[in-house]
Amino acid sequence: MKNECNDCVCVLRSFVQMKDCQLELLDGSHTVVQFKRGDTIIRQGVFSTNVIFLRKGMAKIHITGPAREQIVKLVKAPTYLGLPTTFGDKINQYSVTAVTESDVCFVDIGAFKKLLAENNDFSAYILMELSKSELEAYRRCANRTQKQLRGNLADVLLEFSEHLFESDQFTLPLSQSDIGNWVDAGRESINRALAEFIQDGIIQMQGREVKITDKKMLKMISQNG
Amino acid sequence: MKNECNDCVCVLRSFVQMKDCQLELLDGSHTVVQFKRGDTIIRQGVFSTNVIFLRKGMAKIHITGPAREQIVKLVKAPTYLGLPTTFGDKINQYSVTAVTESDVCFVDIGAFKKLLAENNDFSAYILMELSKSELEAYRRCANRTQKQLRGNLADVLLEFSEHLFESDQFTLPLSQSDIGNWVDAGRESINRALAEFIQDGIIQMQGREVKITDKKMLKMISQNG
DNA sequence: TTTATTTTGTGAGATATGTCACATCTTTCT
DNA sequence: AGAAAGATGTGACATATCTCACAAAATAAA
Repeated sequence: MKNECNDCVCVLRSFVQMKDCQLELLDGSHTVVQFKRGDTIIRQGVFSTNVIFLRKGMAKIHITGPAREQIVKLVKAPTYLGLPTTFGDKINQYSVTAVTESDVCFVDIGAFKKLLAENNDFSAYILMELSKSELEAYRRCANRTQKQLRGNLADVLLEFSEHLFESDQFTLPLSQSDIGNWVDAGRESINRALAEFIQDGIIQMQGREVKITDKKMLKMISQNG
Repeated sequence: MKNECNDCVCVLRSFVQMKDCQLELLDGSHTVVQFKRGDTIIRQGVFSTNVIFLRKGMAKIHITGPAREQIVKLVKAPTYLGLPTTFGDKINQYSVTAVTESDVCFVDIGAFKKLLAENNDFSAYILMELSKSELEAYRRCANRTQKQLRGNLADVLLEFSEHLFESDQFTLPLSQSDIGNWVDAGRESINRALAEFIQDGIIQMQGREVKITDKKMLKMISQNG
């Protein structure tokens, strides 16, 4: 019988050598579930008993702020979801929602912790992941708060193009009001700014299909706008 | 000869049992340095070779943003400084500056990593610390960006009073323009808002000496303002 | 002590963005 | 298919905050 975890991105991604018994442990304590666009993968405020790995798809991480829902970041597979919740707090401190069809692997937290304790390379890897995302969070926040609308919107478009879809042409997986919740702006302002970008020949849009036609300018705006 | 690390807060704080040999390893690879108010403890962009622990005092963590220096948070001893840099990146991704006289312990990164590998409880503790601060970063950012000036300023005052100094009376360790860099506001706006708080009988001030006289109202403003 | 430098206090005007209002257009559900 | 819900476009106006400008205090340096 073949061990499913053997070739799984969750495991491969860490570049860590796993013993057979460790792989078996994983294999015996995980479940894979499919989510549709808009489905909640992790719900803020709910007790968490699993480590969660996004195997396929894209998801938004969002948190309930004092006035409205705040999108913290968008992530794409393969990646862990809710890693900090696993160690920092039993209760989920944020929500994760699928923005495309996604495959998600739920790993029992006990098995995961056992693995961490046994395999030092693996725990070093997790340590590094956590560290990186904390540093990223600091940087992201500083950027968001210091730039104004056009700059932030440019960042979002570049994020889609360079990291998430790795293409100059893509379909926006978020509504304009979601983008607003991401960059701290009203839905109307996003709409107007997008219209400006189109007017200025920086992007083309039909529906949610976006094509970046002047990336240089977009990067300029990201820096100075 | 007494082992200095034996009673050190760095070690005690983790509530983790250390073996004698581990304590000796630590003892042989650390240096304690005093910093004065305003001194740079960690400088962004510089190569990092130490894990750093704040033993006494208070420090601000700040990062160079696109337009200006952004204060991420204030921390007080005992706490680690630059933990995410240690694992996530060799280059410091942010600066840390003492805001009061501080004692800082520099631990060799190699020794620290060895300790992590040997002592699972310790590495679990560090994992938890990292997780907590990431979650905190998300929350902080959502709060900052969604509240307006008065709400954010109220938060800052409450942070001083409830977490940093644990008293309703304290001396501001930051200038008004620093506070501005913390909550994303201009120095003048901070000044005006403080004047309002005084006018409204919420706080009293003489120089940088602050006394909170109406904490209830301050919390109200923090929530709704 | 005297001289710089940094902080604080305050006014007036400019502006980016929020808010409300309403008309499409799309997608989803029954 | 038809109805209901949600997403987008666009105008007019309000407003919180920034920016510039300049003076007084306080702190640090010489």
